[in-house]
Amino acid sequence: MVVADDLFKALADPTRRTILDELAEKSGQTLFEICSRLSMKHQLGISRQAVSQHLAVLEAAGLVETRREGRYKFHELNTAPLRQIAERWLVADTSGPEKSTP
Amino acid sequence: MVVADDLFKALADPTRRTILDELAEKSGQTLFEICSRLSMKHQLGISRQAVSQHLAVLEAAGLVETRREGRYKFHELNTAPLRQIAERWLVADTSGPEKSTP
DNA sequence: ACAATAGGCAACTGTTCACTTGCATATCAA
DNA sequence: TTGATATGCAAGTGAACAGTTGCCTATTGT
Repeated sequence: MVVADDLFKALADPTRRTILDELAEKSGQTLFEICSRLSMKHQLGISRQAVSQHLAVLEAAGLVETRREGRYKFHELNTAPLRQIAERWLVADTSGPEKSTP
Repeated sequence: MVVADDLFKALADPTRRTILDELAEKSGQTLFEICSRLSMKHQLGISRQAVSQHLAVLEAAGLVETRREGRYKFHELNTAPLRQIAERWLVADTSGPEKSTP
């Protein structure tokens, strides 16, 4: 399991979450394709290097997996790490706030 | 819906996640009770003010709700905002466990 | 009233983070 | 090979963030 810290830190940035949205919509995009979509669809004026760094963070968190083909590197979304978020707090939720006095 | 940015930023800090764990285990704790548990159970040498600021961030994200009684302020966990995380990216994914919540 | 308890506000500090800039590497087409 | 494409690495900058420190307000018990 990828460390929880990497996962939550990766999700903390809005640009990275938009990248995840893009990869959810179309899997297997290259770095340049993601750059294009961010600037076209989302009006994000951001450099290629910045996107590359974001993808590295997402990959370290296990949210993005890559495969290399020649000079192209394709990126795919992996939602598996997201499940531990729900499992951490939603399971123990008995939904009844109990009253306590110190 | 609480802005997604507040939610993910709130979850980005390990101390705040530990506070959520504590509130999941025992609901309705006061600031001082949370401080005690963080230092006792988790060996977190952290000031009361720091915990107070963390709680404010968690409350802004909708993850913690508070009620005041005299000089006490009780904190309760609210896991509802966490569901939008799953709903954002896990919707098209069929490989995981079914969600049983209505 | 007085002191102790529970919490709040604001300024300051050191660190982390996102982004840029510049250069380098690797693959492919002519 | 030459040039164009696609990506990688690393140092530097400005802003955001976590935590501390100091002081203040409100409530409660004696």
